[in-house]
Amino acid sequence: MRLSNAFLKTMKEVPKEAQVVSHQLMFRAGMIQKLASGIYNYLPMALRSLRKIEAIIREELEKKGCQEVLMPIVQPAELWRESGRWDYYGAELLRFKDRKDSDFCLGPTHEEVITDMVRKNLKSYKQLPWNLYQIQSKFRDEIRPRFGLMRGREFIMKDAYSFDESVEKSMENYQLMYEAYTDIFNRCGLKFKAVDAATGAIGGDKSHEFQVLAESGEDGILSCSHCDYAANEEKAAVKERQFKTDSSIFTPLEEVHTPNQKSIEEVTAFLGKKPEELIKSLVYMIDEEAVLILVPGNKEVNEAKIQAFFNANVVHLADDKTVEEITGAKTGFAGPVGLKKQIKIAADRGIQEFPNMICGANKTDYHLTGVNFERDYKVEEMGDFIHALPGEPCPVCDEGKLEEHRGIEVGQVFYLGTKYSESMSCNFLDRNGKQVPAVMGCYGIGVGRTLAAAIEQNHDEAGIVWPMAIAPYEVLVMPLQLKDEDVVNVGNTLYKWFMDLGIDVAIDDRNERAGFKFNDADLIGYPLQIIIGSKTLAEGMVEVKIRATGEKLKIKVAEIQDWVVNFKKEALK
RNA sequence: CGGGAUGUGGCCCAGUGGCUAGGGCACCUGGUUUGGGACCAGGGGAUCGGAGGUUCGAAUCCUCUCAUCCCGACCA
Repeated sequence: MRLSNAFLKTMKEVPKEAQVVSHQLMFRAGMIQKLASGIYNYLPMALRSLRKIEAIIREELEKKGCQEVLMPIVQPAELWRESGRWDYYGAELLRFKDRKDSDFCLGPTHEEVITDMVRKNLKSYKQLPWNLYQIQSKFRDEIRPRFGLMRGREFIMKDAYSFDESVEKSMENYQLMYEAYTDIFNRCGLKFKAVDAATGAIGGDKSHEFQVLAESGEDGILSCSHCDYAANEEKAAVKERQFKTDSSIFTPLEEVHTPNQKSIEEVTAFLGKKPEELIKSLVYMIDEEAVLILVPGNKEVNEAKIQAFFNANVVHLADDKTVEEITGAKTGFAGPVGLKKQIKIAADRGIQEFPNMICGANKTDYHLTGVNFERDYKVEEMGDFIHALPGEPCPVCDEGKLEEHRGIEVGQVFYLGTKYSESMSCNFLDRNGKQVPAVMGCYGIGVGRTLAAAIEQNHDEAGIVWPMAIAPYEVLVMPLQLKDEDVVNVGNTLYKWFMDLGIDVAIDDRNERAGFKFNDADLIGYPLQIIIGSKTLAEGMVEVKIRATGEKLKIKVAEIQDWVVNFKKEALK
């Protein structure tokens, strides 16, 4: 590509709406342009990098036996009604009608379509395993798109879906994809961590996220300082402990007047107690069922854990009216003792730590003191319902503590089980001639987000520092003095040589001053700059600048091809 | 959806009731320059987000609306 004719405009200043470095640099380097909030045009430089990431993905997935398909973005509502998600996917699913008034949506993900596609073709276990993938645009009407390609509404995603005859076989597929993802992100030159993850609206019960470590990451990750445990903050487990109960120190249950003292802070201040001596009691709607959730007063409820524990589709706090109906008191005075309407009670294990706790009395303006587990109330479910925090002991080993990192989620693998195959009757005949649902997994990679994450991780003050594998161009040939015929000729010759060698090469043949070209080259981040100047050329040499290190070398013109080919080979190892 | 903020050439910004709306970057022409974002001269490009209102007069004041960004809630 000749820069003199490139569809490319670089910029010194950034629009103020670009807040993170990857967005700023992609904008300045002329890679993307915003069309609407969270919706971007990909210009040639960006597309070249995206295509390289896609090529790596295709290679690694084909190695694992995956097969590429392409499904439509526009999807009929009836499939979503069949899976049940039409009703609870929420506003993120962009819905619309066609001219015949039929409901459609833009695909935010493709479990429904793929399951439908597969069930029309799947008859026998002999056909399995299948792992089908596509690379395609998704649309999710995010409440708050942000950070350029990091969280767009329309974005390019690789999604894959596996179909197996058994849970064991599905786990094998899961493992293959885990390996493929590791290879893919390594090849893209990223530093990342695979962490335990929650499954959210996709469903299923086993999942790992691939998190690129970066300060600007939206996700919190907790990892052990000692062992290799790592999990998304919302999934990270709290270590199980043994609690001893000494009923001899139990004090009697007492009602105390706490007028207008609703929050944990208010009640602890009013009674002169510590937050951990309170039981935080919250009424949650878990799908259609109201459940009282108890956690220690100094901890935060973790809705993701509740959703997973109850295998629920939707979890949210009950509204004030429901709370009043159940407790018989205004909100802020709920507790496990003496509920007006008996509902299921589920408690975090941590509430057993202290005796003589305080909780709402289910009576407006009153709390109870001397509340003791088992003696005064029982719970149906006991589990881990709170957020783990940095500094807490590792849930797996006995040595380590949890440390916090920020991460950008570039990929996620899920074990789905039969959630979709059952609701959508994606069945086959097994070895015993019995009709059974396929066991599924699904696997996503945010392609654009991977690009953004690569920039977040690889840049300096001057601009992008591309890993060789995903650089839009590997080499930029820079003839500096366009009035010097030798310089121009050598520039054109090298440009042709590199193209013939299969190197991705561009030539800066613009009539600009040297400084301008250098700054532009550093901004765009070509891994290698081949600088051709009159003086060095007179010695039969050209200069090579290695973007990653800033190193400059003089190399004989006759040796430059071998040198570059070799450098590229080393960089891609 | 709650809180905060912003909309003035492609980008960054100035202009808070009064002449034809300014500057920098970018763009075009000519000249000088030419190894780390050059300089001089000339030039093109804006219905000041939109609609309505107040006023002799509105980018500026008022009302509504649209869009965008940040924090939160939410979300692969």
